[in-house]
Amino acid sequence: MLTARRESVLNAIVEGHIDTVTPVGSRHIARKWGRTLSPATVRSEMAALEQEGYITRPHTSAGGLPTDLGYRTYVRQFLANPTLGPKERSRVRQSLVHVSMDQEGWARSAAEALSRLTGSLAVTTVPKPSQVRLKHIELVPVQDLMVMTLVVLWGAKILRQMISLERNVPSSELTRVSNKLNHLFEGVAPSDLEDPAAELSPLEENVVRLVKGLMEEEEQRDLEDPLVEGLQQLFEQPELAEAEILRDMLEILEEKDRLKNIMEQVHSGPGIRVAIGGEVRVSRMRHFSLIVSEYGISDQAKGVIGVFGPKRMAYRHNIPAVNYLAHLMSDAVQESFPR
Amino acid sequence: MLTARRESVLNAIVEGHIDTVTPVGSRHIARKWGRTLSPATVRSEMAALEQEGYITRPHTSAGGLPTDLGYRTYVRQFLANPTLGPKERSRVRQSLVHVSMDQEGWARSAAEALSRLTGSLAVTTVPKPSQVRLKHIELVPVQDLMVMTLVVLWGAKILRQMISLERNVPSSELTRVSNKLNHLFEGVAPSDLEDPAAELSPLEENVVRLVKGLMEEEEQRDLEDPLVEGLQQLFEQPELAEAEILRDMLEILEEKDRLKNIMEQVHSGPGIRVAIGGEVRVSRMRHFSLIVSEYGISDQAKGVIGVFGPKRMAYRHNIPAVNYLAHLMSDAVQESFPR
DNA sequence: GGCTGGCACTCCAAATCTCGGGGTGCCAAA
DNA sequence: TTTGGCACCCCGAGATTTGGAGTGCCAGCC
Repeated sequence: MLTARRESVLNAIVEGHIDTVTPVGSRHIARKWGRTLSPATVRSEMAALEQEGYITRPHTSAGGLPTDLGYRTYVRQFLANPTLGPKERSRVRQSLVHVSMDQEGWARSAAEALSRLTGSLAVTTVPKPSQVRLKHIELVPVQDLMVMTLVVLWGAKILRQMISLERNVPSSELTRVSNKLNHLFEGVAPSDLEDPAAELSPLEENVVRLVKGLMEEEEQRDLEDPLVEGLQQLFEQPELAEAEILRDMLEILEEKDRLKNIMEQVHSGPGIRVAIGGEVRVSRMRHFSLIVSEYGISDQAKGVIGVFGPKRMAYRHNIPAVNYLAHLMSDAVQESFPR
Repeated sequence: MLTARRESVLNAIVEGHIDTVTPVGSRHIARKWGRTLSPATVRSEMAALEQEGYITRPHTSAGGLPTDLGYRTYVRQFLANPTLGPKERSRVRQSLVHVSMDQEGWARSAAEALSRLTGSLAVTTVPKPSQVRLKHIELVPVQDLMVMTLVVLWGAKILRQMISLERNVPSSELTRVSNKLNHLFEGVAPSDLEDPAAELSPLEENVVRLVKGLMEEEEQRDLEDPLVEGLQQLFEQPELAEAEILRDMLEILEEKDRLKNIMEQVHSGPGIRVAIGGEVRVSRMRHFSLIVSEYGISDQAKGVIGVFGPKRMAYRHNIPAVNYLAHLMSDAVQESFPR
């Protein structure tokens, strides 16, 4: 049973470990509290905490280290009301100058700000509209028999793909085709992309099929690919002296799909989420934590922003930071999407 | 003076070091040659090599390690006639299936092949046409007062930028504008992008100025941003157990600009180039080497492909590999650019 | 009953020491 | 010019020591 005092001991252990990296012993805790409790008492509480699975010890007669469960209960208290201090808020707002940027530049600058603010690695995805709708098709001749199909979707997302033709098609014909298709299909979802009423030439059919394929693919994807900012910062972390751990980290970050996969597992709906070490079923995450929050407007467009770092990260500070930036991003999405 | 025998000793030292990682001693060399020379003799040659700066010793009474100069003279012999074995050639050709890929997919698959072939990290840039010419402009309304300008250049490179308008412009007007501009300026270089004869509306002027800016920026750049493939492979290398060195590597690779900068320093013209450790004035490269070759057709389009790894890499094998892939890429460029 | 001081005991991490092997340099002889 | 021989160097891997931080438990005190 987690009494109030026992929980303070747990808090002290987690925070102690966060700033000393080493296991933390009963005496440290007692001293921090200025003699209100003796080490021996703390020790018995620690024994209980170990018993109940909140901490482990690297070996008999060593201080305590938080387990994933320990971190989890520690973190819980910050999830309730994550507000960032006012000076930090204004610092962030200042560094976020998105003059005439596209969404990517935007997401990137938010990630930069978050990374600076937390001294850790930040990760974002560009907001992705929940509806995949056609804005515009353009066929650009690139060389004989090769045409680039450009597809612009709602939200300014661009898809492209080469087509090779069997016969030479004059460029005037291509503009005619794209005009026609734009006219027919503007604003349409991929499922409505074939209109049996419309009479289509073989070339036109071809293009429509391609566009449909691309759009369906886009529809599958839940998030855009994540942008990563501030890798440097993590190198300072002492846990990464362990080559093993460093490698795990790089393997997570290198393969965008892996990272995205993890983010998708963690995020699942609005609000701020934390995944601590082994809580997510990916062995390489064992030593790391991820704080993420969805941002945007549901049914309109959403993305994700977060912080990635060693389990031993400054949750107390990082959770509000992520939360604040998620809100800023939501505001920005609000402004930029037609209501 | 580098006599023939002394050079063989140097070769043996370099290769010995490449596959044992440790300093190599006189006895090893003598044994490898099956008693044609005694260790003592080899030792005197080694003394000379050290004297002349081809090798160093980590401490008195230790084997020899090649210096940058040592590697350089070792490498020289492979630059003359770098041909890859026939089975490897066919293996590469098989793994290079670029069915209907765009240039990026292409460059990526070449990098993958190279990475697999060399068991090392491969880096490429997408071919960049030497002339920046306008292929097509498209204005896509994204929301009220926001328009995305899409610019397609020769070689299917796409640039884009948001414009914000002062007044609401109907989409028919936007198509009219883009049609007009395409008509006026198709195939034009950025310097010819203002035609005083043409009467342009303020909006049109605005767009032209933007496009010109983008194209000029594009013109400045010598290479496209490098793609990196096979980071994993490098982790096997024993030198990266050193946290220090690993970090240098990551800092080079993380910042695309840094890597690009190094590649630009090294490549400088057609043919295959090798930069060994400190030869390039970037301190983080101290422990690494880079083999690069330009590919493509000069005055038409060119890119760069190469291998990055620890100084202690298999030059004998990697140089021909890079060379072969550069040739394949050149062929591909040849085919794909209209003559 | 909960808290505390004290004591014996454990374990790790850093410092020191030892020792064997691989290596050199030099010399005298072939 | 090459070679065998010899004395010597130096690193790296264990083995050993030692000090400190920490625990568990117990008996006494509030």
